[in-house]
Amino acid sequence: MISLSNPSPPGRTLAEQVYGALKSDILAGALTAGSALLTRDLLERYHCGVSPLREAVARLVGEQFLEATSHRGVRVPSFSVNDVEDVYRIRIALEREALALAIIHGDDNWEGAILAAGHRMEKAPLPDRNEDQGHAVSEWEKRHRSFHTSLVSAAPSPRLLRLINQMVDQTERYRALRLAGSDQAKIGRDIVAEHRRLMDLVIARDPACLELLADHLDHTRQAVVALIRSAAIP
Amino acid sequence: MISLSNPSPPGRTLAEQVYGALKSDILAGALTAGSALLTRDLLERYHCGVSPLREAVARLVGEQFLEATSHRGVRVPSFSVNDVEDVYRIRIALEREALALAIIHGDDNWEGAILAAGHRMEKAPLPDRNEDQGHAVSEWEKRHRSFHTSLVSAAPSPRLLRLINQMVDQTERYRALRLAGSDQAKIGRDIVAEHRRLMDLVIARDPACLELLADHLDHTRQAVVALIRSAAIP
DNA sequence: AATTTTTCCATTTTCCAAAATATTGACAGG
DNA sequence: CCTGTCAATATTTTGGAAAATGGAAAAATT
Repeated sequence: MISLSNPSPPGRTLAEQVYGALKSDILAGALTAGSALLTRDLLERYHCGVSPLREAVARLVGEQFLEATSHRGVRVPSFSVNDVEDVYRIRIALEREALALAIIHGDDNWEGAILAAGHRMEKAPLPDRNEDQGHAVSEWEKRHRSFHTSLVSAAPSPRLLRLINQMVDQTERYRALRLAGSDQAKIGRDIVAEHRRLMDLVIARDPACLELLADHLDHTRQAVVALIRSAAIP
Repeated sequence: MISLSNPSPPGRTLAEQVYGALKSDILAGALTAGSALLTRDLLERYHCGVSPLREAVARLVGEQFLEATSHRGVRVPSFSVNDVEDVYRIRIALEREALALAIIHGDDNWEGAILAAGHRMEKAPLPDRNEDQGHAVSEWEKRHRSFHTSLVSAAPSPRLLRLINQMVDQTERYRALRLAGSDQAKIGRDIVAEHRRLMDLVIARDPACLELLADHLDHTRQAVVALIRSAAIP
């Protein structure tokens, strides 16, 4: 067993497996934000030698999922309002660009994929109460993410799509927070209607969809920021 | 001696030094694009053991300056028109966002830095003929880059600025090509006037500067694309 | 002759122990 | 009582040797 929060991320070399497992753990919040990671704990946790671990860590540093200081190990970046705003700002700029490309280049398959993803999202509704519905919420999040991915998937820009994915992953780190306060987050927003309208505009290739997407993401940003503030994260 | 095209990049650990040296060599084109890198050549070249090399490579993979395939080593990504367009697209979206933030948050120091950078750029003019003026061109490029950096430097978004830097580095790889054809690139463009106008609009906090910057970068993109096409790069 | 299987070799990947560097706590001097 | 120095300890970093892997040549089978 390699990962503690993911069954078994496929990857040929050990270093890749550890990379995947460590990344999952960071995104899932299994490694508390702001904490320093001791090498020997990680060695124990991922059951490997120093080389694969070090390689995995170095790669995550390159992708900003970890912060490194010479001779002082690595830390999981801590949460902050500024950081959330930073990430969402980038995400909005990039997704808008990608969506603009997608509505130019998208074909029938793309439209089909969007409809399918939208449908799957509506079929896994966000539970009204967030009591012990952790699984349901997580399923919804997964489908929600794949809906957004489908929107921009037709953009012929691998780098752009990769960067967007990276930013989405960054926001993923705040998921625990989002889940804790999903009730408030929904206040004043009809999520389903919002997405359906977005979907319609996109498929109609209406340029207004760019603004709508930007607004949609900005609302999410505001919700997350509000949550951090209320959760009193340093 | 660690680096082959850079004197001695400061860095505490060996891995960091190798990282810097390898990155420099990639950006400077010392490692031909598209070529596979043999581990033992790199070991020889950077005069270090496998561990620091491996770590440096892993980090560069995370930043997309190298492509890795399991058990088949790493390659320097090859040049392509699509890639240039991809990178510039991202760069434009991000720099526009950053400049918008900068003209909101910029203070007097920021304005001063822009004026200084603009002045330095004008004092190191691009030579008319690109005969053996390699050094002069490279000095101009350095100052040109620092001018553009100064424009967005006031944006309070570390992630955004880092990403922009990364994209500029990516375009840096095509520098050899740009130099080879700098004559053509200048045709029909008054670079000095273009930059001065940009500078004036930015300092006046005129929102029109966003469009101008985007156009400016787009022209550069077109010039680079034309060069690649004429250089018949696969 | 074509196709599959086997063997060998170059290369990457991994482990491990030694070296380098930070951090902690104690202790002497101001 | 505070401050700075020095040793002891903990942690990270590095080099080299061993293991694993993929690809290509050689052998064997159809």
